[in-house]
Amino acid sequence: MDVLRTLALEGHRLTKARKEIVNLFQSQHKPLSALEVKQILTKRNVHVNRTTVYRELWFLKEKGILQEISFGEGKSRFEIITAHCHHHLVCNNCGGIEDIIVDEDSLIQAVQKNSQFTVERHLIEFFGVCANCK
Amino acid sequence: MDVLRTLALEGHRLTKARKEIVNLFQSQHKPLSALEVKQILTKRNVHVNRTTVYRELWFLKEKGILQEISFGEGKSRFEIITAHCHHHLVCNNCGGIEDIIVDEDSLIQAVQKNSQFTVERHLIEFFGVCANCK
DNA sequence: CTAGATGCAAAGAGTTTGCACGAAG
DNA sequence: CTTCGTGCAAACTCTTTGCATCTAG
Repeated sequence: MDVLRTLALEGHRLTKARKEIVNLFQSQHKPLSALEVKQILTKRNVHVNRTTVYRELWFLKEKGILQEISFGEGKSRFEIITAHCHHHLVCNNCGGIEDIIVDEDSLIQAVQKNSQFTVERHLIEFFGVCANCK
Repeated sequence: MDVLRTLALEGHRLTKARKEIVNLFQSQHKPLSALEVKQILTKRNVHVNRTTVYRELWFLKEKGILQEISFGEGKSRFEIITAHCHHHLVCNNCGGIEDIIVDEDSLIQAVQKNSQFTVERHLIEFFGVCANCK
């Protein structure tokens, strides 16, 4: 379904910032930080306030459209939620990011079995050198 | 071997801050943020500057005594490096942290096989509800 | 119109840097 | 003594909040 249409039907306004940010994440399946979002929009001559970007990312996360992830850089990244849960390979050299599907279910099952712990959320990311940079 | 003795033999000074911080991480096998380290020391009447804590954590990391980890909170945590690589179960309710050994080698092998990517570092952490809080 | 969204300024965490002073060896 | 480590102040990044203003519907 169309994300923007759905939001409109729920009574949310389709402002310039909202439309541009949703478009950005839909066209570029890559985890972006708040300030990266702002920079990309600025390059496209869309001038949106820092605060607005943060609020919009929070809004889209609440709506289940974006998810927040972390590469341990001291800042949050966001990406559009896709049907299948995936993780990332981050190249230490060029900064490129590849998606990867990981069989994490068996891993989580094992963790829960060994620990009496109910896992609700997890963080799995890999850092190294990509094929191009080798 | 004794960490402090080793550092001394390498020509590093055994200052109050250094001794207290090494002791703290040796007695408490738990990931701590820089400011948590400072708070604990203050409670013990050891007054160390914020900057000194950051510099000491960086130093101990460079020395291979501590490792930096992230729970995606927007800040770094540090813990003493133990013989076996482990990960954590962080309770969303009580904030408690349990160590867990994960069979990540097979996971990393699979990732590398599927991607032409050489994995150098990874981030694997779990969040949920611990046995006590259930 | 009017609630929802925005911009601006300020503030708050976490972290780093430069520089002069202090203390371990 | 001399070099390594410390404290302090300032600055920097990322993020949040309050409030007045604007605008999509």
